[in-house]
This record gives sequence, C-alpha cells and structure tokens, in this order.
Amino acid sequence: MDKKEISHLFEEIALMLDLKGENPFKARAYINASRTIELLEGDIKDYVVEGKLVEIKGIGKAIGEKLYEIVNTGSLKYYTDLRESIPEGLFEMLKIPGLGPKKVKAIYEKLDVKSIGELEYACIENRLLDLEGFGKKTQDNIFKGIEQMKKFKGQFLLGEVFYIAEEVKRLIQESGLADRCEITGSIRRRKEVVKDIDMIATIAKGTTKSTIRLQSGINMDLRVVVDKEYPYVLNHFTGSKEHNTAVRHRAKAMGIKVNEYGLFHEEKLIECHSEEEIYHVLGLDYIPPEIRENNGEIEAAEKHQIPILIELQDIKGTFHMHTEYSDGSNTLEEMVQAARNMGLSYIGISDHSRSAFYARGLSKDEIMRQLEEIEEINEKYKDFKVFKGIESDILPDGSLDYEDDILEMFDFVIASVHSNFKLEKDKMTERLIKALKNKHTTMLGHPTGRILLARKEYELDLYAVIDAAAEFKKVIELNADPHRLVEIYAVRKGKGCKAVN
DNA sequence: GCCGTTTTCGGCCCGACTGTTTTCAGTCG
Repeated sequence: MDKKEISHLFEEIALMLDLKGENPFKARAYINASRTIELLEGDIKDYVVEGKLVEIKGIGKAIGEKLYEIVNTGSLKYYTDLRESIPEGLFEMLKIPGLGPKKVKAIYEKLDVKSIGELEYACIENRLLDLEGFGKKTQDNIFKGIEQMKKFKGQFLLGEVFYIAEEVKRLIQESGLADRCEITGSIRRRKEVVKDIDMIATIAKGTTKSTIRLQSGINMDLRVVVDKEYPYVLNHFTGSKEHNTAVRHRAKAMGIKVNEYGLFHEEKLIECHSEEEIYHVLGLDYIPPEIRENNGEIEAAEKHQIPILIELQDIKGTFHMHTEYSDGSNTLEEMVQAARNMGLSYIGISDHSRSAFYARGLSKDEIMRQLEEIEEINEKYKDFKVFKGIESDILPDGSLDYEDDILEMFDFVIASVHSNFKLEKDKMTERLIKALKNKHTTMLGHPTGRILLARKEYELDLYAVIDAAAEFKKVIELNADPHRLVEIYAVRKGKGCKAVN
C-alpha cells in the first residue's frame, strides 16, 4: 500500500468508528493520522524500517503498530474486522444531506435498515418517527435527500458555474446595494468540481443571509455583513474547512481565537483589514485561495515558501488544440484569430492521430495538407507563431501510432491514451513510461485520463510516470478543459516536485 | 488515539442552524 492508500484506509477507519459510536476524538486521531501520512515526505517503509514512526507528530503507539503491520503484511486486520462488521449501505447513507453517523447508527441498530433502498421504504412507512431524536421533519428531509440523490448528484463543473457566479456578482455590484461583493467557497479556491455558489457582500449595517436555487439547479448562498467584518468573513467562507481548522489550531496555540467575526486575543478583537493581515497576525505569509486545502500550505507559508501560482496573464500560448481537421469545431484560421484576440503569441495545433477513429484522426494526406496550411499562416502573421503538432495515440503496448518518418515532420508530439483504459496498474504505468521514452514524444497529454463527474482516472503509478518524464526531460500537460482540468498539481517543495493529484 | 511552556490526565477548532426538545444533540461548512 502506498501513502495515498494508507491515508484512505485510516479515513475509513475514522468513519467506521463514528458509525460505531466510539469516542469521536479517537476517530479524529485517525483523521489526523490519515492527513499526516498523506503529506509525509519520503517512503513510509523507511520510517518503519528505521523505527522513526514515533517521531512523527500525530502517530502514537497504537497507530504506529498498525502502520508496522500494513508495511509488513500489506493489510490491516483491525481494518478488515471493522469493515466486516459494518454493512456497505451505511456508507452510502452517510451521503444523504442531514444524515450523519449518529443518526445512521440509530437507524441501523433500531430499525435494522442497512441500505438506502430500505431507508426509503422505512420513510414511506413512517418508521423513523419511533426513533428518539427523530420527528416528522427529519424523516421528510431524509426522504427528500434520497430523492434528490437519486436523480441528481448535486455536483457541477467549475467551468459551468464560474460565469454564472461572476454574473450574479456583477448584478449585485451594479445594484448599488452592496459596497463590496466577492465569490467565496470552492469557486474562489478554483476547485474542479463544486457543490454550490458562495458569495459575500457588505452593507452599511445589519446582517442577513439567504439561500436560493438558480435555474441551472445549483444552490447559492449569499451572506451579507457589515464592512468591518469583511476580511474575516471572506476568509472564513472561502475555506476550505480543512484549511480553516488547521488555521484555528495554529491560532489557538498562539492564544488566539478565530471565527467568522474576527481574530480575538483574550476576547479582544485584533483588527485586520485584509486577508493578508489575518495571515500575518498568525505568523504566515499570504496563502492564495487555490491552495487552501491543508495540503501543506500552512507550513509553507510559515517558511516563506508559498509557490508562485500561474496567473492568466502568465500564459503566452497553448499547445493542445484540435481543429475541424479532426474533432474540433473551428478552422485553423479561426483558432489563430481567437488566440490572437486573447493576447496569446503562439499556439500549437495537435489534432487526433489515425487510431482515434471516433475523432476522425488524421491520415497522412490530411497531415500534409494541414502542415501546408500552417506554413501559409506563419507566413501571413509575423507576430504570431503556429507550431505543427499531433496528438498521437499511445497504443496498448506503449508505442505511438505513426511511423518515424511522419512523426519527424512535427514541431511537437503529444502522446495520449484514448483507448484500453482498463489495463492493470503495472501495464498502464509501463505503457505510459514507454511512450515518454519515445524520442518523438514531446509531452504527455491528460496523464490520468479522468473525465470529471463522468469517468474515473485509470489505474496508474503516477509518481513513477512523473519520475520518468523528469528523467527523459518530457513535458506533462496541465489540461485546461473544464472536464479534465489540471490533474496534477506540482507543489514546490525543497528541490523536488510533489504530485498531489 | 494523541499530546504536553495546560505535561501522564484531561482536553482535543468554531459557530450556525435544524429539529427536537424545554436545554440540547446532531449535522454542516
């Protein structure tokens, strides 16, 4: 098991302890351990072999012994036993809004309800009303929650809701009713997939809050506060929850209480006029919203090692582009015009290769015709450059799907997987590494193959692939399609790079 | 289960909201 798998296993243990009604702080200890392991530098095996587990903060005797067992046997009896004692359906039930571990436990133990289907039926038969702490409204909410879950996952692509949120913000600003207005929550953090739109605004006096459902089906929370509270509220509602928790933890150790109304030292408000000041009071550099996930950013801020994020204006050009030659919607000329209008100084054209039948992959003749067209355009625009490329399929054996004499004609080659997604982990890793090793390959396209809200990433040793890319000096694509998005975050850490996916 | 300029026991982040209660437990972000 690698760090990610162990981290996930401990997370599940915590969940199961909650379902069993164990001491909640015991469950939290497992959550903390899960987080610690995920962020651990180096190989977990080395810690076990060198007896250094006890030195890790958050890992004590009991969890240390479990890690020892995992590393030595590849499994954990404590986990397996726990898992066997809890019906699978209970995990599903936890996803229903308003249902937490305590209520699920009661429903399971008192009514012997083990799945969402059974729960739905129990609601219809009014059986939840007999339970202590349950009433008509609770039962109705659970029933509604199940119905909503059945027809709708309640998740949206960032690209779908970003402009809606911007539009609402613009309307609020133009209304003249609010002095300041900002999108917060997961959209401000630029999460790939979001559940709702959070927004804050300030007015002269008084506070209020409202929730509405937009036509697109997404919920929007608007919180209105007085101006003085703005930075604290902005920070609080931007989250993430995990980031806020870690920040409060740190503050508490400094004798400071943090909530959405301010920072307090012995009940006295510490005045801050911006998020920068809030972080500064806590001894931290400013942390950009995009990395507020408690993935090590607080430690980085303390050591003045916050990475410089790429901004829109940093982007001078882009390489992965399809035209109507394959499955794109626009001509080469139209793509060039659009890129010029965006202020880009170059683009790389990379239509699909011949194996991608579904996407009308290019034959040799079509390639020749496109290369000629690109040359004509490069003659026409002296201040703009079009690079000749191709998105070549990585075949199941790791080879690219054109011969050398064709691949040689391009300025760059993107190698991507578009078929046979279900290879075993080792085979898939081998396949990608072989493609990276190919002398014609310039970059690896969408390395995990995931489609947000639609298709899971394929089985893959991502770390090994990143190492191979570094070894062969190849580029890994940061994909900007709203359905794929970055896939890999490179976090500057010491000399090396760390993949978080 | 973990931790300790609160140090070997007693605490573990914070507040709002909801629904069930009649003072609070559970859930959520």
